[in-house]
Amino acid sequence: MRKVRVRFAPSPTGALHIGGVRTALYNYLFAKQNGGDMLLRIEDTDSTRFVPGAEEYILESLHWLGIGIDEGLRWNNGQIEQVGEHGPYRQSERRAIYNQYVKLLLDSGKAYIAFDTPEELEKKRAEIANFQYDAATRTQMVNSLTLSEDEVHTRLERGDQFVVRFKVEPNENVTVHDLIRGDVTINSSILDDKVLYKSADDLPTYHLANIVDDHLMEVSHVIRGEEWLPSAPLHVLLYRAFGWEDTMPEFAHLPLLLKPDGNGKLSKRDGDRLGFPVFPLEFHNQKDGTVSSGYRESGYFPEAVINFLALLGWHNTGDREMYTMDELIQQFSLDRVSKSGARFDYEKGKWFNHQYLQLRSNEELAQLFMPVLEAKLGSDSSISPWGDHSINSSLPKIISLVKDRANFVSELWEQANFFFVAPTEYDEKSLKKRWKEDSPKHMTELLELLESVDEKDWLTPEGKTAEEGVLNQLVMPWIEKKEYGVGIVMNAFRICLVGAARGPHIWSITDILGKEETLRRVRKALEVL
RNA sequence: GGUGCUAUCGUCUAGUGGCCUAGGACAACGGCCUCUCACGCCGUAAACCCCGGUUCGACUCCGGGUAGCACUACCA
Repeated sequence: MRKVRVRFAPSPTGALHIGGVRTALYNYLFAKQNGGDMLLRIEDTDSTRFVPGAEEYILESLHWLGIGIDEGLRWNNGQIEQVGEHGPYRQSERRAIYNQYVKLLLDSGKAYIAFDTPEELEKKRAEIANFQYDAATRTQMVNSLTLSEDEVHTRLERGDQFVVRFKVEPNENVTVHDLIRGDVTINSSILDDKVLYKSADDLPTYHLANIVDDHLMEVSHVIRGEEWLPSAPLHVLLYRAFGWEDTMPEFAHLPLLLKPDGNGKLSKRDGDRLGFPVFPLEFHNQKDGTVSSGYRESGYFPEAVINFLALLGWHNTGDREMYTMDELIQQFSLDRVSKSGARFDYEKGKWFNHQYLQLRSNEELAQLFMPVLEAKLGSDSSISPWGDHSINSSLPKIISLVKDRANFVSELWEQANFFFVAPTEYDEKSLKKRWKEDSPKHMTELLELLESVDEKDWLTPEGKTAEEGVLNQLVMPWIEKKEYGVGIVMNAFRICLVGAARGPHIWSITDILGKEETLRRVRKALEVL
């Protein structure tokens, strides 16, 4: 059994699509589970589609997600580093290698040179329905099969542009064994004579580069998207043409990620249209100037993205849904990958983030929340606007009160803003429902009552519940005695402190605000309302 | 059009011939908890694409339809 070596081989044509992330993840899980290597190779054989910054973006994304690279290109402290013995790992830097193998195919008659220009081919396709450059048509085209040797030489000498095409022998059944789908057989006649090399940029196409690199890099398993399944037989033919069939990698073609609604595969436009990111990180496209949102900037935890993506196309036996990366590495298996495409369900993604947010400690969330707070309150947000105690010390407490209602760190602000900023206006719906005719009277009396509480008795004592605190012990009997109704009084009180009918338990709020600020807010409400 | 792949609740899926009156999760809806909003808990609604065949017995196996998806470039 040879060593497991898999590769993720993205094209630097833009941001790394979330489907690509999943492909990378499955490769990584498979490699790690089998004690193998995960390689990263950049497939930049289309010079016209190259987008500056895309390579850095891809590597940084994988790093953020915790998808480690053993060999090839990887992110290291903001720098790209190259590791491994099989480099270079950028296809544009491997020209000499490909040229050598193109020549091999040419010399053995398994490929030929074609001079047809793109324009001529386009014309041909327009004229003849379903035109395909293959065994049936290549004899009518301009290539080294139809031209004399001298003519070919002349053309090459004078620098005519050409391509090298793979000579596909017709009417042969080719079977690809797929680890997910089983045997897939096609007839070679439906294949066209694929372009393997283009002289215009002295670069191979995907098909040739992919086979040569996977062979040279000793890749044992090719795990890639389903869109490659139709060309897999061609790849098998190429391995045969090179005489590499005995070390040919095993194939596994992953189901596609589909649009949340409608038909077709998930695209960047769906994210824009439906309001969710389709890229791991925010991407500033230097080529067209567009900016695309990312999961990281939207407040996702990498482990949530990983867990969510892992389950989009793979599912263990049983009902479990929460997995750490290490657990995924242990549990993952290709034969439990679904065969059918998975619709992308953004709501489920949010749920995963909610789960992981609950798992984080209050202290850690406080750290993560600080930048949000500073953005809202200004840089001196380490001092609370109303008092003498620092936000830093009460922040974990505040977070513990509101985190179960947040999906993202950024949502903590919506849930907890009233702790930091006294209400200046009061929610109309809440007022209508909860601010009664008698409320001003109730609040005036409550104010008196609370003023009588000694500052040192204000806070709920350590280890006691809010119900056992001095405030509750004082207020509840008072309400009962006056027969005002707990709901009536408490909701009005809540509106004074929060500005709306929402938020955590009222005595938790008074604990954080302290006596002075609590009373100030009640007085303010009495003035305004 | 051609070729290939696929097909269980709205969505992700469990299910590998009897454990299925089809299980879980997201979303939806209802209830409980409760000073509010959430969370949580409990519950409701919701699916085996169709037609044949094999079998004592099919969601599961086979065939044929149908539908969806992918590919069909000097893009990957």
